[in-house]
Amino acid sequence: MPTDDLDRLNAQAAKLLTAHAHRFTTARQHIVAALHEADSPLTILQLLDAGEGLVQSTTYRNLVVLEDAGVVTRVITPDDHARYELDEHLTHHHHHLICNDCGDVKDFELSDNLENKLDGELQEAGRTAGFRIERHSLDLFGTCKSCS
Amino acid sequence: MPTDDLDRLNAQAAKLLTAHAHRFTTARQHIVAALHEADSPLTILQLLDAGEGLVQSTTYRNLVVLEDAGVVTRVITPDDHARYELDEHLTHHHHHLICNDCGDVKDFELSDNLENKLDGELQEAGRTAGFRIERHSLDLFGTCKSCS
DNA sequence: GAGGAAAATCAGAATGATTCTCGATATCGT
DNA sequence: ACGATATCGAGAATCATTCTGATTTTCCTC
Repeated sequence: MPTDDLDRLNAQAAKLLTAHAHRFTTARQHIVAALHEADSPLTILQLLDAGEGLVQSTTYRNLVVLEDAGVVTRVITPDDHARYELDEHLTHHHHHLICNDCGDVKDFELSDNLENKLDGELQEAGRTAGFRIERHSLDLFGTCKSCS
Repeated sequence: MPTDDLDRLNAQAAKLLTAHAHRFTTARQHIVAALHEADSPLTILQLLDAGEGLVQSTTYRNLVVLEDAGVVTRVITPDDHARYELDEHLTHHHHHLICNDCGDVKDFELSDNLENKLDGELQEAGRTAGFRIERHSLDLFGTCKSCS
């Protein structure tokens, strides 16, 4: 996680927020920085701990703004704590490994070849069902090393 | 959704519950019947409406029991209403199309060929990350016909 | 670089899906 | 039929998330 990356992220985030008539305040910068340092999606609590001077109510609101602007993405997991990560447009397409026991989330990627095949069939499935597809999510559930 | 199916489901559900030291009460039968009739995952509210004489607090508790026994599965969606469907062991492996607007969920399947290739890579990804994989979920997000 | 308008912040209150409590009821094995 | 245990129902409690209202910061214009 080199600093260059954070600079690039900040520039992209600022651009996205501006395009949506929002400001890239220091609180929002701290959120982006914390998500960047973490190598996996964070719960609100983890984010509040990791980020500098983050206040709960403001952070909830800022995450809504950041998600709306396309800077962050809410990751859906079975436990009832929302998790957030930087949007794939700012990082790269990936999937999640979710531990059934501790709830922890790790990233992984498919081979380009399989990912392409998958995309083709998914578009087809969407067409058949009358859906306009925006994205897909592929998650693995199991038990992580430390929980087994 | 022929009646034969429901008979088979009831037999399987009874077996699973018994194996877990639970009873297949009429309330639980009504839940299974309602989920069987619906062709997609139901929210608690939809389930209470669809099922015969279902009480909220009892239904929540019964869904936990049924999930523990492997009769039903909780479907994870972005909106904050839990959804449930019959477990894949009692039906068949499938995936979900989720509407970003109305939250509705539809089922679809991949070709066996692709599903097998996918399984292979996913096992591999789990091994690499030190996860023991139990299942995967593949969901499509987009806009359904009635919302576009 | 001062003034004003709009956006953002903070602390605490409100919301709402889900879970828990507890007394009453139904079910199983003997 | 009897006792032990599972289940039920109604309402209270929990807790992540959202909202509120007053205050502060930021940006734009002159």
